[in-house]
Amino acid sequence: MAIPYNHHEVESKWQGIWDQEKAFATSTDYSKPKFYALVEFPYPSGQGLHVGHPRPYTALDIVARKRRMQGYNVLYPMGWDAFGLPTENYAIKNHIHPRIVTKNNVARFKDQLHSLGYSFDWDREINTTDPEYYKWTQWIFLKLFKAGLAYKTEMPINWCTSCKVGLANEEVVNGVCERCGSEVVRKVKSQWMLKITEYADKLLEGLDGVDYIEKVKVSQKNWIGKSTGAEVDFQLAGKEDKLRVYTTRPDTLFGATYMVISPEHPLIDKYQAEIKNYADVIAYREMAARKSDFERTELAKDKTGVQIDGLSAINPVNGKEIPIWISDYVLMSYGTGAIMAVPAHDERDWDFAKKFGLPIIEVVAGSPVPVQEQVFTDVQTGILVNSEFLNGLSVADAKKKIIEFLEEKGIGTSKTNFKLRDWVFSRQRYWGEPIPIVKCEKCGFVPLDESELPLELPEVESYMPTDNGESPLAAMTDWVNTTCPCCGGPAKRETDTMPQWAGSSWYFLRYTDPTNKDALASKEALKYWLPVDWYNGGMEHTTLHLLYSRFWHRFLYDQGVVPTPEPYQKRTSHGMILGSNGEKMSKSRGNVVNPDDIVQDYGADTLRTYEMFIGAFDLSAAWSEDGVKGCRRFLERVWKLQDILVDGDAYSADLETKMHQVIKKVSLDFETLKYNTAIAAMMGLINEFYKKNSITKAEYKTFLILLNPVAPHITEELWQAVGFEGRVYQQTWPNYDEAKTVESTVEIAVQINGKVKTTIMIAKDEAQADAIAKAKEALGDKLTGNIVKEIYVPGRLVNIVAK
RNA sequence: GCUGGCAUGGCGGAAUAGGCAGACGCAAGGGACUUAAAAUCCCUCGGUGGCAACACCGUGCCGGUUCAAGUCCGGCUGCCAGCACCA
Repeated sequence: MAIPYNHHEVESKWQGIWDQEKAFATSTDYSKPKFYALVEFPYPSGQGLHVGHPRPYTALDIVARKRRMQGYNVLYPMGWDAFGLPTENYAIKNHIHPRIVTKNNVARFKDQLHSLGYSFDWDREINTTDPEYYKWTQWIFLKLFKAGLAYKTEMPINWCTSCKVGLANEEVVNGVCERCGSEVVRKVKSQWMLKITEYADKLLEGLDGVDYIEKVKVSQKNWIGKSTGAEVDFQLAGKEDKLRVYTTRPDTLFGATYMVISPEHPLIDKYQAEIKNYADVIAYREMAARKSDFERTELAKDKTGVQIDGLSAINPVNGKEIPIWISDYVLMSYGTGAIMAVPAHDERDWDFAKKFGLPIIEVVAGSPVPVQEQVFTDVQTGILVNSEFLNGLSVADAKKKIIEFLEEKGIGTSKTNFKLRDWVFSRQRYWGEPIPIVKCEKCGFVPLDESELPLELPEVESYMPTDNGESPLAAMTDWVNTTCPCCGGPAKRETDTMPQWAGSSWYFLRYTDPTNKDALASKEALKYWLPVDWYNGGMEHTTLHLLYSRFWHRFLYDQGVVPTPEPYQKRTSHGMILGSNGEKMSKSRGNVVNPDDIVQDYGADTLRTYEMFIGAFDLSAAWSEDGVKGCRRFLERVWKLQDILVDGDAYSADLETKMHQVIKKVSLDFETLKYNTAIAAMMGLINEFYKKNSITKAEYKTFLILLNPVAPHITEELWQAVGFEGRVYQQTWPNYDEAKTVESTVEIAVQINGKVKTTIMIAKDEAQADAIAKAKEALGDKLTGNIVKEIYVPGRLVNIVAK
């Protein structure tokens, strides 16, 4: 009898051996086929590892381990995305330097990850807060600046009242701060911006060539929000100026019965003298400005507005004079900040027209309900009416024709717009990468010379952000006052720092060559390793990190720094692990599970197996301690296989088919995120061994190799315990023979009129006539009536249709 | 509202390409072992009826295609995620 399974001993023993043997070191032999597996590096928070972390890490660890056994040179790295607000807030509260906090948290995280037996190459560990790392983050920023893609501008930003920091649009969720949930208000500040909008088209097109799960592609497309339409100029009645609008429905131009400009539109100030109800208009503008984002989005349904008395516009195609309104349903930040309203064929315009009694003119026919009663927005079936030269055309044809017309007359032009906004890149915080720019009275914004990098964070007395919106660095006059790299005169350093997304926008490049002093990575390393073959991460990063890093990568490609236009060939996403009550784990709900406890009580192999068996990888799953026990039970049964081991260099005859089937299933399922069914197949196989009460050495070897990526410690121990040579991680992944995955004799269903009546055993390739004859014989006197049809699907069934 | 996805036992979930629905695991019930419990092992486990052989029903709802539908088509309902006054 085997000694009892002691996971403490087994796991610490093998973790030590792997470290000592450098079992998972990445080779720098670039002649071998490569595989780059990547998981999102964690933010080392004070709470330590969450049970959610091991789900993606184990999934790609499985793929990485399997690929190594298949002969690939695998890069599976890990590092720390360590700049960020929680660390800084903790530092403020406890008066400890963020560097110390980070160091402690990283040490804890690393211990925890180590205890889970991941095959990360720890020699390539990186940390975004290491000056040798952020030197290159700053270097990329300088490249962006020199390329005209980084600029500083006064603009209203999203200001979190609690964090006292500006946020990117992507960080504002339902009008509140993504991180702390506090109210977000608009505040005008001078901010560094990155022109991600210049890359909107490239980021959109790039999606065509990569293998991302559909929902990620869809989310990115929505976020980029490309729309095509036209800009059209409306002459202001009796004035010099024209009012330019953007529309996606230029075909409905004849139906424009009024116009709307956004409350911030400059036209209002310009014509202050002519606007008879100027006071009312200004009052409306101020009311709109006071609305928070929350009010503007959540309470959006009810339309409000004021007609501008004294200004009107001329519809350029029919010469009709139409009124101009001001309303906050038109945004200054999109298009031209002004629209032509076609209430018959736009839902918002329809609501507005109904509320204020404005005329509704049908220009696209085909609505089952009169447009006075219901808006008609269908662009597939509608036919143009009341539109002179467009009458009778489809919407698509009318769009083409009207744009030709507008361009010919010089009153309009086709135009593409994006929802994507430029990226607010400034944070008024200490614990981030300093922006390597100085401001000189004479020369303006001047980049530091590359030789000055890294520009290190100075030591400060206080990390407290200030209420006036200045970074804590602003108080460091010694550091702030410097000389201009350009003219040598007095200059001031930029005191804002970069957002957390900076360091994570290029970290996968650094892993390929993590200690390079001369470049962010060598050309050879980048050429060999890129693109990342498989990147897994959370859905919450789809419009943040994933989009930002694609932007930076594409920029670096255009600069000739990296060899591929896209960073990631394949992107998958894991579901969340919820508490046992099906709710998100949180301290306040009291449903948090600590992975350390599971490793202590059941072992890392059990935790890994459980998290892979819990359900479909991309769906959220509720934690179940009973489920953990079930997986532990499975590993106990694996452990006891050594008691029924018998000699035999081949698979036993009655299990040969099963063995080949399971090798095939596990091999395929590991590649397609179906870890739960791969494990189920191995459970099924082990049940077969126990039914027979024996397992041959050949079967044992194959089984341990198949299970090894999931449960690496126990399989190594069992391999060694029975005296096999070498290590499991050094073995070759087993092959299966397709021909041997099918039994020569199979049980097939025998149906009458599609209902199963009995089953028979026949050869897998039995001839049709013989199969049907055998089926009829098995049915005997159950078969009554006239046979209308006989269907035989080899290996599946016989169906007799009788009346 | 728009976009994408999902809906299967008491529970988590299987089911290639239209071909025996419920693999695998959990929970539950029964039994063996034990002074006893735990652990372990064996059996049962979608519903209804039946001593049983077996019959009928059953994959959110309504309809369709087919010899055959969880799977395909049309129409709903509910849930999840993302976006949301983007003209």
